[in-house]
Amino acid sequence: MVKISRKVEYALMALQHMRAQRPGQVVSAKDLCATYRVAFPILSKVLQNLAAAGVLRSAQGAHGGYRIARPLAEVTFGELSEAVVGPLQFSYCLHRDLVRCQLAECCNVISPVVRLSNRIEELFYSMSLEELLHAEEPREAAIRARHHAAASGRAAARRKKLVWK
Amino acid sequence: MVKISRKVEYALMALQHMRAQRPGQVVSAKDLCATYRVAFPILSKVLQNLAAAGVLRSAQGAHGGYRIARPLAEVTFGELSEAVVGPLQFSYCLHRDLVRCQLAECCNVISPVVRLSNRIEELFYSMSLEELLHAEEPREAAIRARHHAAASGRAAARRKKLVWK
DNA sequence: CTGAAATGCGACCGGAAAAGTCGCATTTGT
DNA sequence: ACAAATGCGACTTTTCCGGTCGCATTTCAG
Repeated sequence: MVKISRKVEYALMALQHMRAQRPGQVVSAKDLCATYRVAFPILSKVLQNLAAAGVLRSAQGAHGGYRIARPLAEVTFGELSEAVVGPLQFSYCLHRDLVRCQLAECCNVISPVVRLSNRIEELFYSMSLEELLHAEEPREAAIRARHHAAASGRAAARRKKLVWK
Repeated sequence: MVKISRKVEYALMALQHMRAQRPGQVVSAKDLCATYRVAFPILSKVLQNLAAAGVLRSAQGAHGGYRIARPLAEVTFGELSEAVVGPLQFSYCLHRDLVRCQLAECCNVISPVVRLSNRIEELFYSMSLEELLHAEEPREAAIRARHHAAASGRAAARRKKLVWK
C-alpha cells in the first residue's frame, strides 16, 4: 500500500525537534524519547542511521548527543529515507535479483515499472527536508490535518464500494 | 521501504496486454495467467478490482473476459493503485485512527507528514496509465532496465557503508 | 435444459519484512 | 574510575501482503 515507514516518521520528528535548537546545541536520544514517548532502542537506531548518513553529527560520551550536521535545505527526503530504511526499491522485479523474478521471460511491464520508479525517486530527491519541515504554528498544523481528513473523505467517496477493515 | 505492491505490477501487466488487443476483444483471466505465468486467483482478484473501479469492463459467462473500459489516458496511476490495493494511506498517523496514534499529544510531525503524503498523492494522480504504458520496443525496454541498474548502483555509492542483506 | 466456461466474492493460511527488544562494547567528560 | 552517552548486532514479536481454496453466479452453446 506504499506506506511510509514509521522509522521515517521518527526521523522527521527528531529533525523537527533539532531544527528548533540553538546552533551547536546537542540533543540526546534519551531526551528525545522522553519528549516524544518513543522507545529508546528504535529511536536510537534511527538517529545512528542519520548520523552515518551525515545528516546528523553525533557526540559520544557524557553530555553527548546529536545535532544537525548540514543545512536541511541541502538534504533531500530521498537521502533521509535511504539512510533510515535502506535503498529505495519500489518494485520486486527490478534491482539485483532480476534473475529471481518469476515473470522474467514473459514480462511486459519492466519499462513501465522502471518509469514509475524513476518518477517516485525523482520526487523523493526533489523534496528538501527544509521544505518539508519549515516552521508552522501548531494551530495551522491542526487545520491542515483536518483539511487532509476531508480530502481523504473525498477520495473515499470517489471509490466504489470497497471496504478496508 | 516504500515498495509498490505486486498486485499493482500485475494490474499494469494486464493492462499492457489489453492495450494491444483489437477494440472490443475480451481477454479471460485464464489466458492472461497462461501467458504471464501468474496464479489464477490472485490475478483474477486484481482484474475484478479493476473492473469494480471502472477501469476494465467484465463479461461473465462462457467466452467472457475483460476489456479496457475507458481510455487509459483518462485513468491515473492513483486510481489504479487505490482500486487494487486500497486507499492511499502513506502514514500511520493520518486518517481515521489518528486517535490511536501513540504520539498524539506530543506530535510535531503531523504537518510535514501531511505535506509529504500530499506530494506523493499528487504524483500518483498526475500520471496517466497511457503515459506509463505507452508502446515501446522490447529492445528499448531492456536498455532502460540496464540503465536503471546503473542508476541504483550510483545510489548505492552515494550512501555510506550501510549493508542490506 | 443442461453443462461448461467464465467472473464474483469471501474466508483462510503462511511467510517475509517491519517494528521493537536486549545486551554489551565503546567513547568521553567529570 | 565512574557515569552517561553513542555504536552495533542478534533476537523476538507483530503485522500485513501475497497467495490459496471453495463456492456462488452468470452466460453461452448445443
